[in-house]
Amino acid sequence: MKNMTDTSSIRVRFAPSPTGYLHVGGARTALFDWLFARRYGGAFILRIEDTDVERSSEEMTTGILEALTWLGLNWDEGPYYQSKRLDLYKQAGQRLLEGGHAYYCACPAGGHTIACREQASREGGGAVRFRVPQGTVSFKDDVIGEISIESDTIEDFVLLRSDGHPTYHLSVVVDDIDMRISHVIRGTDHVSNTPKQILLYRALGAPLPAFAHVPLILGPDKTRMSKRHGATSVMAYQEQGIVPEAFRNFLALLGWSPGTDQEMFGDDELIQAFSLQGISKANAVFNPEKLSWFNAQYLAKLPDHKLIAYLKPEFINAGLWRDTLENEEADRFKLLLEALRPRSKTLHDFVRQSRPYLGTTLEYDQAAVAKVSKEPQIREHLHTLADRLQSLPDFNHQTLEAVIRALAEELAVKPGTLMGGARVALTGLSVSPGIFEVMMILGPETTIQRLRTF
RNA sequence: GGCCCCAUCGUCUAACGGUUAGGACGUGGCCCUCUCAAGGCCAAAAUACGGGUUCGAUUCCCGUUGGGGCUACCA
Repeated sequence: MKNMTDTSSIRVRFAPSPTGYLHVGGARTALFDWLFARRYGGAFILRIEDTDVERSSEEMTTGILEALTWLGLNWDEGPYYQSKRLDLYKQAGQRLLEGGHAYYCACPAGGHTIACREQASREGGGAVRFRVPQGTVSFKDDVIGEISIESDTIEDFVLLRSDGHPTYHLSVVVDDIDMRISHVIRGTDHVSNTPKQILLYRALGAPLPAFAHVPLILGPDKTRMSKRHGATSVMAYQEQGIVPEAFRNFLALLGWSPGTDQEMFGDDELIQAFSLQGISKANAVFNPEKLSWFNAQYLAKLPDHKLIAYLKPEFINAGLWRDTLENEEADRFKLLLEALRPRSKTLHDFVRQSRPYLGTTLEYDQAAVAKVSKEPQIREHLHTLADRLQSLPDFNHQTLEAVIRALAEELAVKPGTLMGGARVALTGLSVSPGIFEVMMILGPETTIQRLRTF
């Protein structure tokens, strides 16, 4: 076994196949790879496994890169493309052939029998198969523990297809050796593949890396995540208004635990806390409600400039953006954001709730108007309120509250009645942030004007 | 079917032979309160089952059941 105490030799890779978009399971694996590399000062390498020309596409590769970037998982090397390294695999296949570890097989696809080994040749056509040796293959997985299997349960698998393209097992092993990968961290769907690959390492005379297989992420119905579960693509979460910080924090805690009760993790904290020992052996069910909670937590705490950066495209999309929001109107815009933070679970919630404050015209919810109109003199009262505000020298929370409470007492109505009326007059709705916040967001001019015209 | 792996509240998980089995999401209640949220407090909620080993099992071993993965000239 190689000595892994020298952390400068830590090299991990994320090796997606561009036959689909980056799904949550892949993202979580990538996150663990990245975390492990960062934790030990190693290298995080990105490799695109596009040896299946039929099913791979460039758009998918682009999408995967985009998703990793969105998640903030920056790579140190790559992306390497297996489709550009075909010679390497052929050479390895040739070496295996020459060493007697492999043979040509002309059986029709799917029709291979062990008898084929007998006529095995080092030349000729067809696919190249690995000659699986007798014996027990065992290895220590860093998360699962000791695993062993009899090699006679493994078929002589294909190394090189008839067309000369390598299959997965050959290309991973060749690349992991060539790229000096020290730790293979990947999904548990690969544990059954590991013995085959170990046999290949041996046949190629290369030292073994450490293996760590992380459990799968299941959909809410406890079956494997798939399109049926709706949003399984990482980018679908961006579209839903999820912020990458939240998604990453949520993902980190799916199948991994720091061993403490801490749940909110900043980047550096997460890197420091991460270890293979904390990875669970059992599959985890994806819990959308918890993701939503994480998102709300982050939306509440994100620094203004980051929040605004995420929000800007959304506002532009909704036709609510104007550059003054970052300049002349910056103060009241930030006031609006503060008011909306605890009321938003997604980025869309900000936009949806911003209309009454950023829109030029106000739409009244008729039910809200009707409810407030039960107080017969509410309009007169609100007009009086407008007059009082007109002469208010200082427009802040304290002075506004003082004016409203004093007026309510004077008019012999409950303060809530006045506030409720003002809410509808100012926002058109029966729900909003605190009424004084609303007034400050709107500013004296708009506040007074809307009260008067109600 | 064969082989491999897994199993604590509904969900994510803590416990690494001795705890009233802890935390979080969600759920219910209360508080706060100008509405809605957020926030605070409280509550209900789990060791799959059966055998061992042990003074003592969530924890170690075996079996059962359940779940997942692999079994392609996919990755």
